[in-house]
Amino acid sequence: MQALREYLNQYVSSLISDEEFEVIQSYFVHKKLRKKQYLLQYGEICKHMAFIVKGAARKFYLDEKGVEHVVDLCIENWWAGDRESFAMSKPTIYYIEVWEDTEVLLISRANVAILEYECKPFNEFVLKLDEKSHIAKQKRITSAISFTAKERYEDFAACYPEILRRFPQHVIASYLGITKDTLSRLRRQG
Amino acid sequence: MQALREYLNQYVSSLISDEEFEVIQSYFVHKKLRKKQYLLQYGEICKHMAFIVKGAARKFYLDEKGVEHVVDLCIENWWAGDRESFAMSKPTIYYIEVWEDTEVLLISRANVAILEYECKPFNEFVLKLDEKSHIAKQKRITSAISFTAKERYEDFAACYPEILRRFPQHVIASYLGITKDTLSRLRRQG
DNA sequence: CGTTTGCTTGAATTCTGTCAAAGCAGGTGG
DNA sequence: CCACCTGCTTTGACAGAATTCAAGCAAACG
Repeated sequence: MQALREYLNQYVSSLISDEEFEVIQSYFVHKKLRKKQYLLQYGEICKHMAFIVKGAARKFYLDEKGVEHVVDLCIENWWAGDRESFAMSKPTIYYIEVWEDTEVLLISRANVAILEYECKPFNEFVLKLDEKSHIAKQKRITSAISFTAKERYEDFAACYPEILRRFPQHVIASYLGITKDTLSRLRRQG
Repeated sequence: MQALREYLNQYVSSLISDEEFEVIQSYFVHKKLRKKQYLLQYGEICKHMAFIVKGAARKFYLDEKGVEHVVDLCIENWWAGDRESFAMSKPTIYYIEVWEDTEVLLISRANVAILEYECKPFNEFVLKLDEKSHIAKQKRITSAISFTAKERYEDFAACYPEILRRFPQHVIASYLGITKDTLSRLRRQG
């Protein structure tokens, strides 16, 4: 839980007090998963958002041909979950698979709503996090539509070396929207 | 302003009262722009987010070669602005050009912060809007990395026929990350 | 060990971009 | 009313980029 506290403190304008954190903490549930376990599977409703304390996970979906498309890669201090399913209580199309032994803190939709409403620092945190994630997503869109495959890879490698290190190349390739073969060739060329 | 009120009411759990809307309204400034005017230009700091009451705008940037890349297309009941520049008071890399005669409601960062803090319905609105825009951005990323050009176009045409109708093809093509030539050919075929 | 998992590579194919040219409106000024 | 822009779309020929499929190799794992 200490990891969560430090993480939240990075987003708020004044540090979270002991009392406030006591409340916040009480709404989370700790869970451990072993490599290759699923946090979420196609057809389920995403009941919790998962804050990753330790470990790594990938979010992907299967297209009509059964091909995997990685849409998100998460490591420590990121959130995993399907926000659409979570917000609207509708079945997800994604799988979220833990890629290493992982520890997460789970929070339900109802509890998020309570904290947003009753805990100013948490409310502030959510607003700031949304802002940050909005900006990150915009960058990824820009990269996807206006960069070549090579530029996308180099940009990604520069921004997220840690993620690059912890996932195999074919997963990174899928995340970048290219095939493993193409990525292998790009790396060879330089 | 009535448009804004109706729009906000779509996002909140209980309708906004006259008193509340009076307060909210007072933080916005109305502005008219003529076709081809700029709401934001490269190097400026994005001082306001613009709610589009009437009209249409496109957001784009110029790459090193001077090629335009359209990153967003906005019509009525959408927000235009560069959130990164807005949030961090840093110079934008984007241009936002009004594509028709347009009316907007502007709100500054300071005023957003005040309303988020002091007006519950507005706070709730921002949370919900962020959620929705997060989901929309995720879809666009998924489309960009795992669809073919043709699929991207068809998906876009199905989801946003109104936007398709109001912008020329070469703008749509850039938004989809393909050239106008390719888009023209895709349309012919399918 | 044998099996799995991941990475590389080649050849053929398909898709997309580039560049240049031509055509087609709609709007403007003479 | 006409001639002329200007902005937009279409098309062809070619070059380049990425995918597909298959094969082979290396490292990791039980």
